[in-house]
Amino acid sequence: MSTVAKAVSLLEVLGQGEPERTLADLARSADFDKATTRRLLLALMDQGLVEQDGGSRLYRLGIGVARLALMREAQFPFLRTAVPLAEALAAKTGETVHFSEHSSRGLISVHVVESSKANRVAVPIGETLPLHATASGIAFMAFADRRIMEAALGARLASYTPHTVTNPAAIRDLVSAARARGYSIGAQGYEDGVFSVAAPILGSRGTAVGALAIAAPRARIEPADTESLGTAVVETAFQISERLTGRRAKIANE
Amino acid sequence: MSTVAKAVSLLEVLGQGEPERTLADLARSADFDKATTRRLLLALMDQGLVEQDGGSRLYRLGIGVARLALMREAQFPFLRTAVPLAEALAAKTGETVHFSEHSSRGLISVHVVESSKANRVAVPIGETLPLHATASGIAFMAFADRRIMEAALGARLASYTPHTVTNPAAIRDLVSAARARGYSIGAQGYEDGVFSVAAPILGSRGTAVGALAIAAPRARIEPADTESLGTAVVETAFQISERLTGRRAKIANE
DNA sequence: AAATGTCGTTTTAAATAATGAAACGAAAAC
DNA sequence: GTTTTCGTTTCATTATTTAAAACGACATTT
Repeated sequence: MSTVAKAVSLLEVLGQGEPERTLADLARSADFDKATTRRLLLALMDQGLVEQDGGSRLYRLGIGVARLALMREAQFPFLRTAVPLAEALAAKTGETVHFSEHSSRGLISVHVVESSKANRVAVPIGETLPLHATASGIAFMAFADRRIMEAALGARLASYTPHTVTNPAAIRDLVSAARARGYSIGAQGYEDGVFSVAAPILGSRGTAVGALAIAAPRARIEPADTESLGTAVVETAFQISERLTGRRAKIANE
Repeated sequence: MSTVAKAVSLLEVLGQGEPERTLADLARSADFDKATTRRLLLALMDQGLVEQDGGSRLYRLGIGVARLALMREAQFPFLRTAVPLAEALAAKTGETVHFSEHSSRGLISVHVVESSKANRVAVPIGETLPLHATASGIAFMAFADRRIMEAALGARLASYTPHTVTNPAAIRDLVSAARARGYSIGAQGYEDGVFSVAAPILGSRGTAVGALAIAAPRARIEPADTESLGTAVVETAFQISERLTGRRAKIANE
């Protein structure tokens, strides 16, 4: 494990759980030696990515991480672009809307707009979404570089609910259908009782960089709703893609 | 230079300049060997802090930095708390409002609400504000741990405009006056033609963790305005402090 | 067409940084 | 009053990091 990987792991540990943690606690959580953890924390503090409360000696994520995120947003305005459009979609449909971005860690959910209804679907941010078991994942694979799907289907496919599809051939069918339709349909493959539709967010080369999804409690959705929700999610996802790339979204032909 | 420091420097380099950069370009900017730069980038990519455009091989900051920032905001809602209040202050006064947070890198400006007027003061985010030459810095020192002021005055004090005060004794007077008054007054010490007032944002131990400032073109400000702007900035800064700590803001007596 | 420059990438021995066990006093818990 | 846990420092061992060199693949220039 490289030193860089260790340092970032430590940041992730800091980001989880309690807002402020002790050195010994962090060392235990990250499974590093106490001295190593301390050295990493000092280095990260020096860079402003970690802060320490002067009196209590507790550590927390520093303003530096916000600074990096602000710099990224200035260069690649993913959140600034997508959030207002996602909010509009949530208002229009009345359901929870969330979007994700693909990275080497997989498809990461980066923002959620929760439905105002009492019975709503909660989606944690920062979570890695399994490509084969979520509407977002299927929509993403349908419009991403083909190698991503091949890699995903080559690995062991975990089952999350009794409804999860784990047969590679069946997943290929779902992906093909999503590509033909423009959006994917997720029926309780990841969480029981959750129905969702998702559409790809396209990057400048016409391949998917993420996905936009609407998630609703199964009980509230009539079969007839699927198409209207699907159309709505595709429309908003295209708007996000257009604003992101500065030009008309165009699907790459694989 | 530790490996962690190098990796973070690379992130900072990535955050500056063009949104997407080549390996050779980054190696030059960061002044690392090409092979070293590549290894660091690969490690950072693995952690999602850096992304690479599949086709063009260009690098950019990854979604991981946004993820860390979201985790920090969930634990320590600095931006979520301060932004709406800063916006209200900007609306009320009609001038640019910005706030900063202190870290080991100094006082970093983290958000700016620009005045709607044509003639307005622009403040870049992510910038390190010199403690001795800005209203924010003076207000911060007046209510921070005394050692911070001593450290700042011990270093060489740069001059940014003909009006910059660089005499340590004179700066001590400014700080004392700010502490007595509750807010500091900056008169073109950092940028020519810019007048500003600032008040501290207090943390849970009653010492300053940052500063809130109003910045306006010199020409627009009458001497009589100073007090009303000062009172307004103090009021909003106290509100931010209260919401941040969850209790009534209380100034630590040094 | 040939030559030159730049790109990303891989390899290597040498240099350097990271590691973790041990020990410390201080503080906290028992 | 005792024991545990805390943060911190030290240091020989170990592992990683480093940077020069060489590579083929492109682009650009001659």
